Amino acid sequence: MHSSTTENYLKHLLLLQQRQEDGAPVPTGRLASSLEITPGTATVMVKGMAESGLMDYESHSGVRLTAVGERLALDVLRRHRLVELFLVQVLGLDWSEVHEEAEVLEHAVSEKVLERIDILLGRPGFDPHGDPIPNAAGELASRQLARLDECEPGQRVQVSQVENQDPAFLRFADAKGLTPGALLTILARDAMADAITLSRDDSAEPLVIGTAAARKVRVVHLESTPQRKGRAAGQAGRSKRA
Amino acid sequence: MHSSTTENYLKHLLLLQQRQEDGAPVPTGRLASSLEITPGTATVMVKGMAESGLMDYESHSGVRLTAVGERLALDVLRRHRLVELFLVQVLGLDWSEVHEEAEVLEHAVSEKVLERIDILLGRPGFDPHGDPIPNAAGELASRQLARLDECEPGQRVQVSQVENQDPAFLRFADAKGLTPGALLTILARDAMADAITLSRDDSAEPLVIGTAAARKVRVVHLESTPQRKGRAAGQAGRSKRA
DNA sequence: ACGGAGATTTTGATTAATCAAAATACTGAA
DNA sequence: TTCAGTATTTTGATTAATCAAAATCTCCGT
Repeated sequence: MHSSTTENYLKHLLLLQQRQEDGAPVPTGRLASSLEITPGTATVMVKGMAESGLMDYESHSGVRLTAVGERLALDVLRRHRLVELFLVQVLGLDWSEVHEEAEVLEHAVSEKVLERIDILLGRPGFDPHGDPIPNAAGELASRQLARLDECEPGQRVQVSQVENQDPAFLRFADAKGLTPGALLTILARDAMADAITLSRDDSAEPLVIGTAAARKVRVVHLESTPQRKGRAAGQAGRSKRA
Repeated sequence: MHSSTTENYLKHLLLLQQRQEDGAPVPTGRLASSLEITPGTATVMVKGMAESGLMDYESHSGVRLTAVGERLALDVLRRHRLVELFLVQVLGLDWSEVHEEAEVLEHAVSEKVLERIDILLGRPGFDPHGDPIPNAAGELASRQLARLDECEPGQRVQVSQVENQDPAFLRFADAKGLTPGALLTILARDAMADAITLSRDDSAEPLVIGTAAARKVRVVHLESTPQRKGRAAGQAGRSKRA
């Protein structure tokens, strides 16, 4: 029905819209660079998809998903994120490599297969990076997340999301224990050094990371009493490969 | 590297070659109808793939895989059949529906993911329909199989393969218990009625099926002593959906 | 209000895969 | 051997997706 090309346009536009937060239309140029194609191509394709009712497009102003387009985009996103979690949980791939795999598989898994995966995983709410997985109706859970680089010394937080598909960064985060579910205490923040110091509940070693890296880590605030507890509700666990 | 189109050409040609048995080249028209495309398209594509060293092509005579092409075709076949088995064993899909799914997924699963699936399934030798799965080196197990329609009354056989991707037929076979692993005794063969009568070890009901249907079922002969035993060695079991 | 700078759109070409239909080549029967 | 019938190949067109580069628009700063 829809080519993987159009699915990619829909998915990228959805992600860009979510990032923007304000309901402003996305310039075709942004979409083009997100898809790594030339601006002219994006314009042409967008006009076609607007014709088909998937997007609203206003020349020189930008593009926005219609209700229909957004629904389809959420389907693609659901496929992508469920597949990512499946690859980690069931096939034991490393979370740093599943994004690439899912980029391809998201266009190949049928509704039927996806439903089986969804059941097998227990209808999870979040993918291995902590991104919310749209349910079959296209709804996604939303959470109040803070950026790790903005946390104050003394605060206790739990890692909820790591925003970055770069495998090298994900391997780094994994090595440092900065994966969804990890419990941290902020020890210090040094604006001059552009760094933040924190300790992991399950490690004696304090950890120092730069602000730029910390910015990619999203957390939820906990009551400051350090107490051992299970994973946050709804949080899809990250199981390290066997 | 290779488009799913070229992968399909390779796979279909391999299957046609295997069916032919003699090493004769496959006419482009046969390939075309197997791929459900027009003959002209097949000719054009085949010439291109011959250019790339994947096939040997002689005008008006036919086409044959080169060693390189055959290796690639075996890879595709391996992906297809491993995925089929995975869908049945792990995700619990019905064997009548996995062929269609695998037609798409075979072009999307990476070597890495495939290796995980292979390990998870225990490096199986046969797919849910009893077709052999090439191993990572491209080798496939071969067996001496007889056609059920040619078995003699009194013989005891075990179903090894059901040759037909038609979902309706597969559902029929499943309903009648004619799935790989099933143990049967041939009761009678009636040329006039064009039918064969047999009994399943695990069922009291004798079963009568037409020759055309029986032809699609491949079996191995057993010592005629009816004895309870496990699945044949190397035979991938068919687990019904939960 | 004007003029650039930078973004956006348009245009013309390209590639892969396909079809339809015309042209051509085999093959077997008389 | 010849020719008719069938299979194959060739040719010209089409569609989806893309790029490069030329044309055009917008908007900001003076």
